[in-house]
Amino acid sequence: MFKPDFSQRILQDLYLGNAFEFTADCLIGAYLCSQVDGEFTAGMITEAEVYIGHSDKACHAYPDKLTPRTATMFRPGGCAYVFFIYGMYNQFNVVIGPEGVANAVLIRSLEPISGIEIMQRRRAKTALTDLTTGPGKLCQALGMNRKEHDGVDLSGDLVWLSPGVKTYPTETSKRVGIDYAEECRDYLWRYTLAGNKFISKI
DNA sequence: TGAATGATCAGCT
DNA sequence: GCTGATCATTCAA
Repeated sequence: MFKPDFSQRILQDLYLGNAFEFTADCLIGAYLCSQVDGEFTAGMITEAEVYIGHSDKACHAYPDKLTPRTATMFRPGGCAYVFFIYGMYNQFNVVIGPEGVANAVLIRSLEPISGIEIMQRRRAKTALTDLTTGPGKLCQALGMNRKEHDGVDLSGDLVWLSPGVKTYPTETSKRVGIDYAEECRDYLWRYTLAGNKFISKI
């Protein structure tokens, strides 16, 4: 698969003053690829959410809170922030923005593209719509976890991004599972690919 | 609807 | 250093 330095482009967007909404939008329809234990898997990103460390109460790093867990988010954009939650699940984020700014895009859903048999084995599921439609699921399907993948450079050859050809517009909605975030819960920072069935929730 | 399950971290000593 | 509430979820029912 074509592999340009897409992560650097994400960084550039920020330095050029493009809003984080734009960065999240350009991830929709892009490809997320992984090569774990010599096995290649890839999916098209269909759903993503923005988290902003400085001002967003739903973000782990709010308010600019640097802890061992959130340290990865403060790194320069273009690397992975993978964390472990609920005692069993990993979640994958793309770190965006310059160093010292804790912004990230949580990847919530993919459409499986390549390595589907590998995903089925890792997930112990066969239905295509049950492989990568959820942040915990897609980490399992792509073989990603905090221990091995937190902080990895997304222009490397372990986990990386490739631009896609977007054929449908992006829709926005409220983010999922952040009821505690007070006024921030209503921000329309969830981005989905219109008309795509590989979405975690309606 | 609720149980599973463990890392995380604020708030304490 | 210890404690316990909390959690960007999933699955079985």
